[in-house]
Parts: sequence; C-alpha cells; structure tokens
Amino acid sequence: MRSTPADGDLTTRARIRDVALDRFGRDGFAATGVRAIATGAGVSPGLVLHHFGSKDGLRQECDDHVARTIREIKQAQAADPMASMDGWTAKVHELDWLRSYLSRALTDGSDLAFRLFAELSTDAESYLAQWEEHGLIRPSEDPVGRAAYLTATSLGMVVLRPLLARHLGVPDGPDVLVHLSRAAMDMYARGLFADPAIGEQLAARLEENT
Amino acid sequence: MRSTPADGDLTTRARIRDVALDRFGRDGFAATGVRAIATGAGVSPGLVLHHFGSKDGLRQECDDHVARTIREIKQAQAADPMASMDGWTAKVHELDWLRSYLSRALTDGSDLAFRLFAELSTDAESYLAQWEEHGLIRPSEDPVGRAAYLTATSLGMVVLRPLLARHLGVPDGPDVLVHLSRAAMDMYARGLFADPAIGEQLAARLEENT
DNA sequence: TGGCGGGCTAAACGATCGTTCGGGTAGCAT
DNA sequence: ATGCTACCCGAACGATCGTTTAGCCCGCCA
Repeated sequence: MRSTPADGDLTTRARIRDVALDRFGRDGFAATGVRAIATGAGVSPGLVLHHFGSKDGLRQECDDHVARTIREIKQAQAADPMASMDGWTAKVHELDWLRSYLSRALTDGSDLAFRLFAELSTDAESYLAQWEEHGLIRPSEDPVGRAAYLTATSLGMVVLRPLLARHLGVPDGPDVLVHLSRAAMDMYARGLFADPAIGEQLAARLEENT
Repeated sequence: MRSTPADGDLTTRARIRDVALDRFGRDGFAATGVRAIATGAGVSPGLVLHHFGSKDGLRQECDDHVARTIREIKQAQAADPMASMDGWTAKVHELDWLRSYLSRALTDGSDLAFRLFAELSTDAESYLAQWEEHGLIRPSEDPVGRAAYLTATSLGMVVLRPLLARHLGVPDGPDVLVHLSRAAMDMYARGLFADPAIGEQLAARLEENT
C-alpha cells in the first residue's frame, strides 16, 4: 500500500506532500498558505518550493498521488460482485485520508476530478454490463446514463459525508458510508416505489413538461 | 420571485451581492478578492465593505440570500408527488444561478450547508412518510436513513453536475439534471438488481465483514 | 583531502490581500 | 441656506501571500 499520512518514516518530500493533502482538503487550496504547510511539516517555506517548484506544482503532486492511489485500489477490485463487497468496508477506511481532498477536487472541476469521474463511470459501465450478462442486474435503456448516475450518487455520498454524519447524529468517519450503504442496497434491491407503475407515471409526467 | 443576477434594475447593494455569489461560486471564497467583486459590480472596493462590513459579512449575506430563496421555493412545493413533478424542471432552471455557490457551500461544511441539508432531509422524511401512507412507496426499516440517502444523492447530482455533463458529452446546464432524473426514476421504480434477493445477499455479505 | 551536489534555512522581494480613512456629492428635512 | 444622512470614491495601511536568493551543512566521490 502507498504511503499514508499515518506513516512515520517518510521522506521529507513525502511528508510535505501529505501535510499539503491534509491542509488542502481541510481548508481548501487558496486558503492554505505555503508557510502553513511548511510549519506543519516542520520545514522552512523555501524547502517546499525547492521540492515542488511552486504551490501549483505541489497541488499537482497531490493530485498525482491521489490518482495513483485510487488507481491501485481499483486494480485490486474483484470482478465478482459478491467478492467485491468483501473489501469494500476496508477500502473505505483505507482511503479515508484522501476523502476531503478528493471532495474538494470534485467541486473544483479540476482535471483530477474529471479524469477520475470518467474512469469510475466507465468502469461502472463495464461492470454493470458484465453483471447484466450474468443476470444479476436488470438491463437498462441507457447504460451510460445509469453508470454515470450510480457513480455520481456514490461520489456524492463521499462529498456530503460530513453533512450526513452531522444530520444523522453520528461521528463523522468512514463508517458513515458503511451505514448509508444499507439504505443504498435497499434501494438497489427493491427501488423506492411500491409499484413500478408509479415510477413510470412520474417519469411520464416529468417528460410532459420539458 | 426573488431577484436573480439576470435582473437589471437592482440596488447597488444587491448588485454587489449577486456578483459576489457568482464569483464565490465560480472561483471559491478565498480565491475571490474584494477588488474583483467591486470591479465586476462597477463600484469601488471601499463600497463593498461599506455595505457589508467585511468580506465575511458579504459571504453571510450571500448565504442568507441563498437560504431565503430555497426556502421560498420549498414553500411552493406541492404535497402531491404527481403535481410536485410538474414544477420540477422549471425549478431546476430557476435556481441555476445559485447552483455553484451552493455546491461550494456543501463541501465547505458551512452553516448554510448543514441547515439546508437538515431541512431538506427532514422535509424528505415527512414527504416519504406521507406517500408511504398513501401506499405510493415501500415502507422502510430506516426512514431517517432513507431520507438522508435520497437527499444526499440528489444534492450529489447538483454538486457533480459539471463532471456529469462533461463525461456525458452534453453542455453543462440545468438540463443535465433533467436528463439524469430519468435514470433516477428508473432506479426508484425497479431498483438495480434483477432479483431483490441479490441485494439482500450483498447486504448480508456487507454486514459480515464490518 | 578537496571539491561538489542536494537538502535545507533565513531573509528579503514585489504583489496582492482585507480593511481603513478622509473627503466628496446628491437628496432631503429644517 | 444649513445641516444631516446615505452613497460612493481613491488613496493608503499593515499584513500576508508566493517566490527568489544567498549561503550553510553534510555525505559522497575522486
């Protein structure tokens, strides 16, 4: 596994990067000063720019680090839906250190965000097609839209996790997503409406006034 | 309807507020200078702080304006799910000017965001309970969690709209949400899995390794 | 042993930040 | 006419920003 901020024996360069990831995620990129990162890493402000060229270079390094990590996690993903469920809880915990940074990136419209979203969505698309062949999930009239929808809802939960936690009255942390995944599973299993016809009526009503 | 940035005959104070809403939403709070807002509104930097006391006061005014607007829209909400669907498309278009500001607020963990999320989620909860009584939707083992989940997924689509649009290859705008609402309706109507038992198996599998 | 490159610090640069201040002008009441 | 109030400008303040520069220290190679 790639280095995380929890590790103690990192290169100075990696330590700066991890502090930056934390601060950028917590306070935002513009609101975080180079001096704050330097102090947090126990180094001088000059060293930060010695290693990364500029503040933007440091951001780029953070983006790359996050992108690399998620790509590694994805590679370890099992194709079997049952087996893929096994590592899910552990993964959510493992990636907790990059959640807030990712959340900010997703609302910034950064390149990292778009590439990540595109990758996750096309991944979801192929998984869904695969499972559809096995008869596990229903076919869709709009497979691309469905995959994008599912990706967006999942990432939305990641982004809004602090609000969800506060509203539900539970401490914010990875377990919030685990808890909410039950509601998601219930929705995936049976939908929301008592009768599918109701959904179709609503969809038709929606189609009318467009 | 409350004033929107499209109106031309606003007080200087309101014009500054609307420019600030746009810039804060587009570039973020910390990255937006008072001077940029002043220039955009065609006034001096001093006037901005004359009206709002400080940059934070201006942000507060923006928060209040957004909160007021959404609250007004909510009051016009119909209780009947069918009728409520009629105004949906229009509402999404009408509130377009505050989308990016709201999106940033939701990831900032601001007070506006939390209050809004709490309101929307409890609203959803009572609507769902109401419709459940009418037999329109299935009962839930966790009504609070279900309402929070649905609220989070809906707001998640709002936040991630630019990414969705870019990935789907359509121009970013309110219609992206209208388009995606079909995928949502399909999910609400029939769920994802071909057989509800599959969802229960996955949920059980999830429960095991916690 | 002498040089040399990389990690690192301290000090300073100009730019830009939020904010303050003094004054100026138009409208309205006295 | 006078004073008051609200709206507004332009210049300036100190602080902080990202970045640059000069130089120190230490391990490695010749």
